[in-house]
Amino acid sequence: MNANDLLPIGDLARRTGLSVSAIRYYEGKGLIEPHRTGGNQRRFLRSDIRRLSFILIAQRLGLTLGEIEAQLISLPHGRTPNARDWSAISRAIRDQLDARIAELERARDNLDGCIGCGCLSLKKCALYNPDDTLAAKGPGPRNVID
Amino acid sequence: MNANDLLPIGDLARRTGLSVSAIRYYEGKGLIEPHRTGGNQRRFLRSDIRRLSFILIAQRLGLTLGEIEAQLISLPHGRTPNARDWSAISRAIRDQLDARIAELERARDNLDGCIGCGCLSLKKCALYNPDDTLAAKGPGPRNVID
DNA sequence: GTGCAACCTCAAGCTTACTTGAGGTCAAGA
DNA sequence: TCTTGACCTCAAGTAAGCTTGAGGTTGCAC
Repeated sequence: MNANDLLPIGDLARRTGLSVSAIRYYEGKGLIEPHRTGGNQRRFLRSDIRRLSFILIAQRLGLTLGEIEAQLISLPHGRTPNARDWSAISRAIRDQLDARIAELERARDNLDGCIGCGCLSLKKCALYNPDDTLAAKGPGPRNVID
Repeated sequence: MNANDLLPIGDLARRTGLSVSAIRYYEGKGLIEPHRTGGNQRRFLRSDIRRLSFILIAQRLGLTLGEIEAQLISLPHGRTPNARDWSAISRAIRDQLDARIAELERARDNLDGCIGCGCLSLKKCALYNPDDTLAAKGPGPRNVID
C-alpha cells in the first residue's frame, strides 16, 4: 500500500498483456488516469490492472471504448474500487449482452422468411426494415441507416 | 427481359435505399459487377437489386463486406440467381448467426463468475482467456488478440 | 557518473466502410 | 442544338482503435 506499489507502464503492459501504446491510447481516451513522476513518466495503481482487465473483457463482449468509459464513470473516484463496485458494473453489462443476444435471435428467426424464401422484398422484409435497434450497431451505409 | 431492363446506378440507388457512392464502393470491392454503356456508364441487371438487398441484410446481421463477398461467390455466374440459390446462402448465414449467438451466451454465462466476483483474474478468467473465437470479431488491441 | 533500457511526445499510418468534393463527360428533353 | 441532371474518376476526409517511427529524456544499475 505504499508508494512502491506504483507501476510503470511497461509493468502494467506485461501484467495485462496489453501493449504500451494501447495503454497510452486509453489514457488519451480518458479510460485510465495514471499519476506522473517528476520526470513525467506514468505511474499506475495496482487497481488499474483490474481496470484494464475490465476494458479488455468488455471489448470482447462487443462494447466500444465509449460505452466502456460510460460504465467506468460509475466507479468511485475517491477510493479504490472493490468487488461490489465491479459487480454492479457487471450487472449493467449483462443487461446489454442480453439485449444484443435477443436482437440476434430475432434476426435469425426472421432470416428464413426473408432471404430464405427468395423474395427479399424491401418493403415487407422484417430484417431489412426492423423496428428494433439492430441497425445502430456496426457498419453499413450511413445514408440508409441514418 | 430485354435490354431496357438494365438500370442506371441512380435507379438502383432509389430501389435499394443505398447511396450511389456506396454502390460504386461495392463494385470496387467486387461485390457487384455492372455492365457499361458505350459512354462508360454503369448498367445493372434487375437481379442486382436482390443482390444489394442481400448485402444490406447480411450487414445488419453483423457480417463484414469480406464475409459477404465470400458468400456471394457461391451464387451461379452464368445465370440469374433464383430463390433456391438465395435459400442456400441463407442457411449458411443462419449457421454463422447461430454460432455468434452461442458465443455471446457463453460469454454472458461467464460474466458473473468473472467480473461479478470482482476477481478479474487474468490467468483463470474464462472471458479473458476464452478458447473460442470470440476475440476474432470486432476491434480490440492487436497485440493481445494476435 | 555513465550507459542503456525504458520512458516520453507527436505525427503519421493502418483497416473498414463509406462520404464528399473537384473537375469533367453523357444523354435525353425542349 | 443546347441545356441540365445524372453520370464518371480520383483523391482526400471520417470514425474507431490502435501501431509505428522519429527524435528526445529518465532513471536505475554498475
